[in-house]
Amino acid sequence: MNPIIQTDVIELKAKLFRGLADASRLKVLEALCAEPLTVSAIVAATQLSQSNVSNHLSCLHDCGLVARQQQGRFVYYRLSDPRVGELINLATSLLADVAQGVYACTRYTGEMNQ
Amino acid sequence: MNPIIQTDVIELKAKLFRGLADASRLKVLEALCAEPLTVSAIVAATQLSQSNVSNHLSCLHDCGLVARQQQGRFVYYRLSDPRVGELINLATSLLADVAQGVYACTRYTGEMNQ
DNA sequence: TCAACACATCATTACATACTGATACGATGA
DNA sequence: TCATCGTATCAGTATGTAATGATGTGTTGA
Repeated sequence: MNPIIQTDVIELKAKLFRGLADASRLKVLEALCAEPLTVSAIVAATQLSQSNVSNHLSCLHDCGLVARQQQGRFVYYRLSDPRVGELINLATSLLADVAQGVYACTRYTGEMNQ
Repeated sequence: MNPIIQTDVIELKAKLFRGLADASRLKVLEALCAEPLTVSAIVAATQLSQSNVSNHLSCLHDCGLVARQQQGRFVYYRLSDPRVGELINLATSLLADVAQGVYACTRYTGEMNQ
């Protein structure tokens, strides 16, 4: 009755957040918040390269954050669960209050400190 | 009235999620969900090294996800906003349904594929 | 069957960042 | 003041992973 010990649950949760922790993937997900889109439509919406979008979509799909449905030569992607959008909205809300802090968080972006 | 263009908002959101996208930081944050803790208490709760915890706390603090309060030689940390906990809870809920997918997401962890 | 299209995958490069061990800093009590 | 404790910072290393350009795969229409 305990197939996953606490540490593994945390690893999974971290992996889930990592799916959201990239600007390109967020662009893809936010584009999908409105409606299902084909890969080329996502490319157009995000201004990212086709292979880049495909890579991110593969990751998001493997992570279960998006679902895919083939139609002819097109593949439609959509959010797999409304909670994906909710996570993004909650982050947007939180960001409004902590934006200054996030701006200042340069510890791991290496744009200062030495 | 538009100091941040859309791309920058997305970058900030990604950075916020990146604060949650690490198992060690999640351990720290989950420990803080219950109550404010000192650094050494967090070290005990998470089993991480002291310098490692300190580094993560600095990042979390810079990102505005935790708040700090010095008391004598101790520094108490706490979640800066209840929505931080909500994000984690929402992820936990989502994870329950997409766990299989997250398990399979090995694209960027390099444990298979060739 | 062939050409064009939509999408996926691969190898490579470049960079971000998690962790460690050593050390520095600041507060406290003797 | 000095030793100790709690915490922060640093340099170094190792690894993860985002982006690109080239190529592969599968579908459609002529």
